[in-house]
Amino acid sequence: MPGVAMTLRGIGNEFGVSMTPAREAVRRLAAEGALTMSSSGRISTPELTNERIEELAALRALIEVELASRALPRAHMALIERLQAINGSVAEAVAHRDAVSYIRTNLEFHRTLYLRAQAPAMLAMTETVWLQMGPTMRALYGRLRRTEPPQYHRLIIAALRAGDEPGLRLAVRSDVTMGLRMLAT
Amino acid sequence: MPGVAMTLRGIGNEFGVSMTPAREAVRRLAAEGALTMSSSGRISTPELTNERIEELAALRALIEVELASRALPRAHMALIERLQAINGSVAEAVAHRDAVSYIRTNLEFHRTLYLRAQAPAMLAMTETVWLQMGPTMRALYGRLRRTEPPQYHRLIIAALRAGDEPGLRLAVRSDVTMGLRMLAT
DNA sequence: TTCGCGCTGATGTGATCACAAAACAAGTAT
DNA sequence: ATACTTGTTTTGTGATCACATCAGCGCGAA
Repeated sequence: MPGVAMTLRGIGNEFGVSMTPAREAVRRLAAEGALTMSSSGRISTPELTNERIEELAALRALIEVELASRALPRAHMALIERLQAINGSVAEAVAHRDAVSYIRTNLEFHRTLYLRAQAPAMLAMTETVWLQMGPTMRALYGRLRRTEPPQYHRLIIAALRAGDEPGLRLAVRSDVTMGLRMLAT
Repeated sequence: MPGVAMTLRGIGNEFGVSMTPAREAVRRLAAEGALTMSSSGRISTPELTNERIEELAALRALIEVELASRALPRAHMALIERLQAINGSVAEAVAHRDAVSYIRTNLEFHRTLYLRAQAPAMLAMTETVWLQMGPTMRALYGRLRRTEPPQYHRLIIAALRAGDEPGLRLAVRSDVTMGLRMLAT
C-alpha cells in the first residue's frame, strides 16, 4: 500500500539475505522512484499526489504513443495474435476482480507491443514510470468495481491490424489517459 | 571517456571512502543508465551505439518539448533574463572551446527553463537521459570545432518572450535534435 | 607466429560489526 | 489532560573481511 514503511533488516530477513543486498535493491528502487527515502533514510512506498499522477500519465502518453508508433511497421500477425491472447487474460482478471493480475497482464499487453519497437531506452523509461505508479495502481484498482475489459485494447489491436498509425496513436493515448484518469480523485 | 572501466576500490580510494558507499553510488548510476555493468559486475562508462543516441535524442525531444510547453505560461521576465545570462555563458564556453563548460552551461539553460514547468518527474526523466549521454557528449563535443553559439537558444528565448507556443516547441525540438545529430557518426 | 591452457592477481558480492542519529515510549511536571 | 523531557530501542551508514569468480597474462605446443 502507498506510504507503507519498510526496514532494511526486515527486507533482508524476508528474502533470507543480509542487509547489504537489501540496501542495494532499495537504493536502486529509490533512484527509480519506485520507493521513497526520507531525509533520514527511512524507506516507504511512495504516496503520489494528484499532480504527480497527472504528470506520470502525461509521460506514459508521450512515450508509449511513440513506442507504439515505432512498433507498428514491425507488427506481424504472430504479434497481434499474442496481444489478443494476453487481452483475454486481462478480461479474465477483470472478471475475477483480481487487481494484481489485472495490472500484471495489462502491463504485459503493453510491453509485448512495445518490445517490437526495438527501443530499449524508451521501454526502460516507460517501465520506470509503471514502477512509480505500482502501489497507487494496486490500491486504487483494488477498490474499483468493473466487469468490462479495457475497450481501448481492442482499438489498439484493430489499428495494428489495419496499419492505421494515427488510429493507433489515438488508441494508445486514450488507453493510458483513461486508465489513469480514474486514479486521480 | 566512453568505455572506460572503473573499480569499486578505485572509486572508494578516490573519494576517501570504503567500497560500500562507492558500490551504492555505482549501482544507482547503473540503474539510471549512466554507467554500464557487465554480467560479471564490471563497471564502465557506456558506449552508445548510433541507434541508442537516436533513441535518447527522440526521448529528449518528446519530453523537453512538453516541459518547455508547460513552462511557457509561467515564464516571466526574470526567467527570460536569467536564460539570456546563461546563454552568454554558453557562448563564452564555445568561444573558449571548453567542452565540459559548454555541456554544463547548455544543460543549465535547459534545466532553468524546465524548472518552471513544475513537473519534477518529467525533469528527472530528462536529467536521466542527459546522464546517459554524458560521456558520449563530452567525447564528441571535445573534438568538435565550433565558434558560433547555439542558434536555437535565441529562438527559444524569442518564442518565450512572444508567448508563441508552437514556435517554442519547434525551437526546443530543433535545439535538441540538431545538437545531437552531430553526435551520431 | 599463433592458438590454447593454466595460473595468479584483481574484482564484485554478501555478511557482520560498530556507531550515530532518529524514532518511540514512558514518566513527570504544569 | 497535555506537553515536555529523558532514556531506550530501532534503523541506516560505513568499514572490514572472507570468498567465489573472472580477466589478464605468460608459457608451452603445434
